[in-house]
Amino acid sequence: MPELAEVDFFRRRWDAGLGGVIHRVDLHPQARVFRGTDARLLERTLTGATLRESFAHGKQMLFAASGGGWLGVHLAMTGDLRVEPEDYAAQRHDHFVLRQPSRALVFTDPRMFGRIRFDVSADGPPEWWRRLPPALLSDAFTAAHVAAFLQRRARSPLKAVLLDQAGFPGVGNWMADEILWQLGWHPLTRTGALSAVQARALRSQARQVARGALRTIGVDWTDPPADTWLIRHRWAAGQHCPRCGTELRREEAAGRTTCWCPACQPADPAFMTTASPRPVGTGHRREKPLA
DNA sequence: ATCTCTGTTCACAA
DNA sequence: GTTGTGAACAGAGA
Repeated sequence: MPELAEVDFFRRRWDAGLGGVIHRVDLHPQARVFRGTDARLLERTLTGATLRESFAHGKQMLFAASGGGWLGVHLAMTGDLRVEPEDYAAQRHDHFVLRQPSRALVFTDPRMFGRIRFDVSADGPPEWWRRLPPALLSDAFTAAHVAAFLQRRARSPLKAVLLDQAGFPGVGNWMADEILWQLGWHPLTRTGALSAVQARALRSQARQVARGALRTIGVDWTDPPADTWLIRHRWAAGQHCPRCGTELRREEAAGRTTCWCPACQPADPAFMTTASPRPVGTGHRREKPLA
């Protein structure tokens, strides 16, 4: 479900539990969402601890607890954080519940693509958190940093590069489409074709989309303005560009469903990658295995 | 029954 | 080393 702004919205939900003691932790250590994590240590350490602080960085979240516990949460595609009453009974896809005297903090993820991490450290956030690349709205997300990343991915299409969490942490499928639509650039433009000026424009537009999303979705889940943003129009086939009225295209690019306006984002053959978009929803059927 | 999906990671090919 | 592809993960909803 979530990208940068949605992640921040979910983080704020759990902020209801900051300053509160955790008197019980409900989890199944074998659940896939705990892969690579010592769930027993998590359970032991957080029971009786107080939730102190929360952080979001791109699609990653980190919750700090008393006693040196650092709880990492990644929601992937279908993860969700909720707050429920203290007597809430966990449902089928609730994999992790932090019980406090007056509420239950619930992690839900039907497909279990998401992941819970846990570290104990008195010296600040765990290594994996400190190694995260510069956040879009941080001072470290400089033009030079972006230029270097774009150079490294010069042969890839812009869509793929925007989805790369090592360069644009927090940007997901809809944000990538939004950034490209607002710039008027085709998703399959070769990244190496950008001029220095265009590279700065890309950085600036990515930051603007992040800021706008955080102001709306990140605060109360409302959509950004539908007449100047693509997001409201990109989900289904047959929608029209809010800028020019042309029917939007929806095809697979860089392995993901991609929506763009063929009029506002024309393909310039001189600057395209060789990859060609594939139609979505027209029955690409897998070969049936030989019985 | 069939296909889609706001994500990531791996193996493999070029 | 980089890039593209497809599969895998696993379920709900159209």
